[in-house]
Amino acid sequence: MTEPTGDELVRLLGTLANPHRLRIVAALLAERAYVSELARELRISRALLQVHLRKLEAAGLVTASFEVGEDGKTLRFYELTPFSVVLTPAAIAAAVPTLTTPESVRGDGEEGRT
Amino acid sequence: MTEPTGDELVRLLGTLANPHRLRIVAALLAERAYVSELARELRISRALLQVHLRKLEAAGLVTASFEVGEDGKTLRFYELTPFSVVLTPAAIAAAVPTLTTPESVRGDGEEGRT
DNA sequence: GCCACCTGCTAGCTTTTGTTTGCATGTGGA
DNA sequence: TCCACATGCAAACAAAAGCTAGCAGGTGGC
Repeated sequence: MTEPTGDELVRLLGTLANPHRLRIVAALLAERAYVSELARELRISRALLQVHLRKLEAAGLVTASFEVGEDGKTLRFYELTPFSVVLTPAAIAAAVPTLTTPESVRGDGEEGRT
Repeated sequence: MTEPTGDELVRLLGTLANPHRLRIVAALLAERAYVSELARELRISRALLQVHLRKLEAAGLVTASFEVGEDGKTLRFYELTPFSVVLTPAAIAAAVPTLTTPESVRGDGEEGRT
C-alpha cells in the first residue's frame, strides 16, 4: 500500500472521497461492527450503508466476515484494514505512469504488440 | 495541510480521484505550463483541461497566473502548490468530527441553537 | 487582411454516483 | 404463530461529474 499503482490510487481516492464512507472508516477504527448496528450508529439506512460498505470492501479498505452473535443470530461483521498512503505531488507523479486508459487495456497487463 | 477538516479532505480526495487530474499534477510537478501547451502534452482538449484545472484550483492544488510570453502573447501559466496529506484510518477519524452535513450548515460555524 | 495561436465560456449530452423504497429470507423468543 | 431483528438484492429516480462541440475575443506575423 506504500506505492499503489495509478489505478489503485484513483480507486482509493474515489472511495474515500465521500463523507459517509469517511464516517464508516472512523466508526470501524473505533471498533468492528455488524451492518444493522453500524447503520443505527451512523443514522443512515441499511441499504445505503451496504452500498458504501461494498465500495469500501472493493477498494480493500474493510473486510467482512459472518459471525454468530450471543443470541444465535448471524451477523455480518466488518472491520477495518489498516492502510497508509502519503499524498504528495511526487507520490502522484510516481503513480501516474502506471495509469491505464480504457484503450490501453487489452488483456490485463501490457503485451507489447499493437 | 497537515490536518485538513473533514470537508476539505473530501474535496481534496474527490479532486485527486481522477486520472486526468493526477496526470495534470504530475505534469505540473515536472514544470509549470500554460493551458494550450499542457493540453497538447496530455493529449486532451483545451476545454476538458480547463475544467480539470478549475477543479484543481478550487481545491487549492494549483495556482494560475497570467504572463506574457516571448512573442508577446498572453499566456495563463499554472503551477503546482506543494501539499502533503497522510491517509490513514486515524487521520480520517480525526477529520470526521469536522464534517458538516447539508443540514448542519446554518451560518458557517456551529451556533448551538436548534 | 488573413492565418496561427492564445484565452474563455456554456449549452447539452452521457455516464457515474448516491439514495430511497420495497420485497424476500432466516432465526430466536414470547 | 407472530414479532423483532438480522441479511440481501434490485428497480427506479435524482444529483453530480465528465466531456464535446461550438462560439467569441485578443495579439503577433506574413
